[in-house]
Amino acid sequence: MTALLAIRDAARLSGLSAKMIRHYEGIGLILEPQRTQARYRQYSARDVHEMGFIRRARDLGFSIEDIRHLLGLWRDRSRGSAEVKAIALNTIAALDEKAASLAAMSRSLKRLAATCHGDERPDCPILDALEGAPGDG
Amino acid sequence: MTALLAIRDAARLSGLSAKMIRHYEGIGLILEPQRTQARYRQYSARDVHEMGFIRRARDLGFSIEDIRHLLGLWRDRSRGSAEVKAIALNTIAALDEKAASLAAMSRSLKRLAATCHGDERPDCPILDALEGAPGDG
DNA sequence: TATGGGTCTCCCATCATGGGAAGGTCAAGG
DNA sequence: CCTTGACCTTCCCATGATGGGAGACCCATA
Repeated sequence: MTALLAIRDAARLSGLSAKMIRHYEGIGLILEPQRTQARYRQYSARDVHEMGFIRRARDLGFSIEDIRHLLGLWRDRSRGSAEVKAIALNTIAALDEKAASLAAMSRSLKRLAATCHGDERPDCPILDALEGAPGDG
Repeated sequence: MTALLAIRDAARLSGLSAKMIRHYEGIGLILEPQRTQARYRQYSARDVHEMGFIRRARDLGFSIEDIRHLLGLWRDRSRGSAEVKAIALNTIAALDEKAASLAAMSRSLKRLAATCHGDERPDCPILDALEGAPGDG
């Protein structure tokens, strides 16, 4: 039971790509698995479980270093939840900051696009703004 | 007047870094400038103007390829504004999509963090979710 | 002329991910 | 037994924007 899985099956079950699994192993995020005599990687259900953890963490926007940290906390049954929550709050702040930055760019661009007639005439407030026109910066 | 500028001064005036200026030249975004006999790059006010265009476009979230395209349109006095506006609208859509994705991650994480007491107790809904608990996906 | 600072090119690193080449392995079928 | 096709291995390169640094060169000023 719980036969060992080839990398392709571990990838399919965890939602990571085989490329990513090898990469995460290379940077020490995933432990080196057993190998067959032909050096094929073999993963246990536990390994795949850990890969799922990593994928979900990535989906939530955690950085690799945060995930490294979270994995350590996950394995440590005696840790308090304070540190985990602190990492999550940090990540939330980083995500919000990035989202706000993108939204600000989008807003500026929308303002410019709204006043650009977008036809065959050459005058264009978008290019004017890029040119450095002192208009509505 | 309008003496030629060394790369450092072009960088200062345009808001790009000297590294970036060389890089943009390497990828063909910026034309190769004049050189002194010692092969030092020398930029005209016009060159710096173009660098400013590039920096502002980047600040607005345009991709390098979009900027390449916009520069061509900018130089072409006879082009209509339709194409420029189309590029802008595309970029707006891409920015909004990225921002929405980050915001969604942030929202999920906030929901999890809200129910994590964040103290010395080990139970933690954040880790539970990463573990793959079938709770609130 | 010596010194400090600017510049040159080239290489490497980030971050996450994919593509691809060259070669080894394995299972199934002829 | 051998071929075929699918899979695996490692290694290198690319993205996109940017920085860091090495080693060599140039120039102005004290």
